[in-house]
Amino acid sequence: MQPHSALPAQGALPRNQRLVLDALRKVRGPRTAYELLENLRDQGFRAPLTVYRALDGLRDKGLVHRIESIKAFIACCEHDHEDRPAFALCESCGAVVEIEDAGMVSRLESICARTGFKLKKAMIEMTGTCAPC
Amino acid sequence: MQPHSALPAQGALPRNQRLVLDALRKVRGPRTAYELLENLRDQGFRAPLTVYRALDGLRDKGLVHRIESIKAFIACCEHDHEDRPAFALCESCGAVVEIEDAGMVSRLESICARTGFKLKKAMIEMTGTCAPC
DNA sequence: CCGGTTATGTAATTTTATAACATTTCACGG
DNA sequence: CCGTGAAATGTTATAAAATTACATAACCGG
Repeated sequence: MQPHSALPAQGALPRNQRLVLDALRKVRGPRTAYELLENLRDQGFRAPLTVYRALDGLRDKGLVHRIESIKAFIACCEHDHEDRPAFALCESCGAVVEIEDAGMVSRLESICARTGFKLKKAMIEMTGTCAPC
Repeated sequence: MQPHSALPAQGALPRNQRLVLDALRKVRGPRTAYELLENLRDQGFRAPLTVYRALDGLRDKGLVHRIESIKAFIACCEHDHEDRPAFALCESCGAVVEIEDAGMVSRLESICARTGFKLKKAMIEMTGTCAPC
C-alpha cells in the first residue's frame, strides 16, 4: 500500500471506488453504506458488499473516513492529518466539519509517549451544535 | 444505606442496570451487547433489548461507555472526565485503557471556542499497540 | 500469452440495534 | 395502606450495519 499524499493520484482508482468517492464528494456530507448503495443503483450497484469494499479501499487510501458516532462515511477534506482526523458533528442540522488541529495531534502523541502506547490511528468526534444552528 | 459505596453516591440502580454493570466490572474489559446477553442468561436475560436498555441507562448516568471502534461497552473508570473520555485500544491484546487528560479536554474546548461549536460530548479513541505488547 | 494479484458479482448470513406493544415494579402523595 | 403515574421490564418482531463464502472478471508485469 502506498502512503497518503495530500493530492493522491486519483485517476488510478478502480471503478467502484471512483463511483463511491464521487458520490460522497457530490453530497458533501456523511452517508451510510446503504444510502450510498441506493444512490448507486443506477451505476449497477446491487449489493452492500460492493459499497463496503469500495469504502474499504478508499479508507485505506485516506480518501474517505468513517464517522463512528453516526455509522456513516464521508469524503476526506484532503488535507494532511496523519490518520488523525477530527470531526465536529452538529446534532441539529447534521452538518459534519472535518477539523485539523496540530495541537490536538501533538497532545495525543504526548499522551502516548507518556504511557508507552504506540499510536497507529486516532478518532476524534465531537457532538454538539454548530455556530449557525 | 450502602456502607461501602464508592465516590459517587449513586442512588440504587434498577435491577437490570445493576446486573449489567456488575458483569462489565467483573470482566474489566469491553463486551458487546450480545456477549453481555449470553453472560446474563442465568440471571434471566432473554432478549438483546434488555441489555441495550440497561446499557442506555448506565450510559446516561456516565457509568458505562460505548467504544465505537469495536462496537462494545465498558464500565467507566469512575473518574471525572466531563463526558470526554478517551480510550487507547490495543490491537494486539484487545486491552482498552481509559485515559484522562485535562490538556486534551482544554484543547477540544479551545477548538470549539474558535469555531463557535457548542460541544456536548466528545469521543476520542486511539488504536495501536499497548506498552506490554 | 501466462500467471498472479486485485477487483467485482452474487447470495446468504451474521452482528448490531431498534420498534411496537403489553405488563410489572416502584416512588410517593393522599 | 392505597391509588396513581412514571419508570422499568418482558416479548416478539424487524430494521440496519457489516461480513463470509465462493465464483468470475479485469489488470498488469514478465
